[in-house]
Amino acid sequence: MNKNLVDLLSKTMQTCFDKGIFEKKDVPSIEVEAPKENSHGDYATNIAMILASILKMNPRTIATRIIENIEDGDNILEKVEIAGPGFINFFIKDTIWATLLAEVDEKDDRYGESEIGKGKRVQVEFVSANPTGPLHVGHARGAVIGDVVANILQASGYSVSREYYINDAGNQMNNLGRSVLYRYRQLLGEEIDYPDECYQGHYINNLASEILTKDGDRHQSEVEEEVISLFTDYAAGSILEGIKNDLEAFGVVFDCFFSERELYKDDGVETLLRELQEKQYIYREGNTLWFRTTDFGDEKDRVVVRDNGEPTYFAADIAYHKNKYERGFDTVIDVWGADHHGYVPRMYAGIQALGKKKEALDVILVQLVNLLRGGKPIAMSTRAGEFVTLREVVDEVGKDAARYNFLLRRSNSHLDFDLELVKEQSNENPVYYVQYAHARICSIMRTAVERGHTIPGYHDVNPSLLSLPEEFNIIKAIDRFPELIEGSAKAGEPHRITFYINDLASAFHSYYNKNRVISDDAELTHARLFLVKCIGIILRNALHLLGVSAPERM
RNA sequence: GCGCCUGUAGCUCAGCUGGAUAGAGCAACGGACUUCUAAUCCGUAGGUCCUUGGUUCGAAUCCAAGCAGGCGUGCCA
Repeated sequence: MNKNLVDLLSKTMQTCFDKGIFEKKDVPSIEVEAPKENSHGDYATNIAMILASILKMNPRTIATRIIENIEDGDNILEKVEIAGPGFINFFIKDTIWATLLAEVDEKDDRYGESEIGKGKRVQVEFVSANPTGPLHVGHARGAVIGDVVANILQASGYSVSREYYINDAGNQMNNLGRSVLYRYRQLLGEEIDYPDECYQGHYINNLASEILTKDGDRHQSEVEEEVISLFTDYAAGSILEGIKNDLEAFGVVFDCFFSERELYKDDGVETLLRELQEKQYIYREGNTLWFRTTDFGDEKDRVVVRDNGEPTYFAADIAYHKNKYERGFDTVIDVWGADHHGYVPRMYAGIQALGKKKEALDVILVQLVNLLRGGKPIAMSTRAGEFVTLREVVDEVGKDAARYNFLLRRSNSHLDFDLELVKEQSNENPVYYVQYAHARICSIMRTAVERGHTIPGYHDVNPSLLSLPEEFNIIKAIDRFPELIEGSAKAGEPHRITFYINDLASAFHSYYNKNRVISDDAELTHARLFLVKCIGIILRNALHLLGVSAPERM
């Protein structure tokens, strides 16, 4: 409906220009929104006030001219009013509302999808945790946000690829292998002073004993420098396997795992450095190579090759992003922990040096999670190996509750995640509120069928029987769903969906308590069954986008 | 020191990119189950949108300064 009105208004503006009522000027994009106040109509636009300064006319005069020239061909408008400083308020005919549901019925599980992406290729890179230990809760929020952003983009007509970048080339990997090796030797009875900088978690011991079972004691006598890579490879592979399993249990599946090592194997970093040098973004100080990121607004230049000749992580990361674009992605989205925010300007510098526009990269920063139990913070230390793993959380609270609760806030804001609350199956837990609405709708459908009704489609009902104000409001909300998904896709903000379905579920619960869906009046029953069915479709589609199940019974 | 983020009801947070009288959940109080699922609903109460200026028809939203909290500020990843 919103779009219809925008179209109507742009045609009207055209008419006004053609007739010479307004001097021809560039018109800013017309926006129509639903006012909070019912007396302000069903929809309103501020276009007259925007045009006031451009056309140098009184906004109320502009509004009057616009209204005079509206051609309501489809006959949807009850009345149009000018209010306040120059708002144009639209009142839609009551009979129009129910007709909007035809589209929901027709598109069914595809309702909410759009083509705004026009098939553009987008890559969403997220999680990308080092394979030096299992995923913990801190990774979980980024995992869900990345996954859902990808879902939303896919529904909006983008061609989406989900990618996990494996940092398996750095110093830390060597450290991992060493850690396992020392534990292995300890298991064989050697006295070893286990270094502080080695990984402390118990999973290291497990990996060590796995190797012991597999290979016996034959690595004990081998030279550390020679055998360490074997331990590294085994540990990284095994940990990565675990990470994949944990993610899958969390409902997150990647299209691609990209290894940093591959980048070096293909000389990706070398090639990149040459390119930057040719483009004169590099200067040398002794053995150190600096990238002049300040050319692109970074606050200081950054080292890409260290004094010892080794490229920095940053260099590899630019090469990695170059590789992404070479694989044909138009836009690349990076989901990072907010503690990496200082990294953002230099990454933008990196891609701009490659000749990409800033718009080709979008960084979504995810704030850290405050893990609580019963209101008390849970202390975590990755170094000391004391942390709550993603797997533990999913096992304890369930996939649905875990995911939903991570989507309850804007990514940018801090999130308290209280295991007791998230686990609780009560009104404190929003996920069940929404799921319950869906289950309830399914229950109504079952009862209706038991009583001999068939579940109606749009053409089986008399739309004019949906005439209550709360029914209009529900339809209005349903009608807004596709726009909501579009907005959510453009902004990369999945939380909008959780807020929306919470409102819709609330409207439904309220409606349910006030009105009977199934009654003696067969025609009315069918109309309401149809409305309720449409609500169910929205809830199901939305939950699906969030990767949360829509149960038929609870 | 510098940079980024945050500051909205007692608590946790929305606020659709500048719109009309700022919203929701929780907590508090009072009500509704012989009816299609009470994991629900209805009602009451709750505000210096951190402060001060600026931009304009109009600011929680934009700009500047300040205050408070978080994070960052490696030739670590």
